Amino acid sequence: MIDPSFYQKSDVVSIARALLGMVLVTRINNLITSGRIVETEAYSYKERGCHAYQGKMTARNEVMFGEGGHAYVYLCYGIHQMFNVVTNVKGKADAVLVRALEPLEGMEHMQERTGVSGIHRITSGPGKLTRAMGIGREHNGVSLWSKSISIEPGEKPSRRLIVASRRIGIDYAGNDAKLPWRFTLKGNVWVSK
DNA sequence: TAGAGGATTGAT
DNA sequence: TCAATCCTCTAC
Repeated sequence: MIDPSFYQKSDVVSIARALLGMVLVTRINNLITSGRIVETEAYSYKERGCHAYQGKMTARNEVMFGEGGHAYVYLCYGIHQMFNVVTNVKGKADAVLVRALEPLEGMEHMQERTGVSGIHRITSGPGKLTRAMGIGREHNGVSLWSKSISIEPGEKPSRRLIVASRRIGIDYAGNDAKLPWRFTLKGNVWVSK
């Protein structure tokens, strides 16, 4: 497992970058699935793209205010569940959205859950990877070293393979939407389009 | 308590 | 480009 102190640092952007290459594992309904993280986005309570902007706590984002190393799962557009890694210390609501995975184990379970046969399309997007991995809002607040969901060390990508770009779908955030806080692996076919 | 809108996706 | 779909948040 990853040491909890990894998640509890204050620089959420560095954590978003460091999560690339690590492995997300779920053990749900006795089915094991895992995938290498290839795309992330950082969110900080200091900027407008974040649900906890200016430290505003609501029923939905409450777990973001807990200590780093827990899962923040919420429903978007009434249809899709999004999986985030809570970072920083208690009271500082930062999080990293996991946007795409490269499947490692349990590909057959992912296909069963999603009905998607196109292999490169199963986990290439935040709403799709949660469905493939069996993650739902019932996992909101669980720790990332629990039985059902965990993050394990992986093959660390070389620094020159990491590409920074603008985050997706947060035009309402004004200038903060321009922050280069989305990280992908260069040329990786599993990244969302 | 009503109304608007969203850290997306897939089809047109 | 557009609808699906429902929870969350804000304003009244």
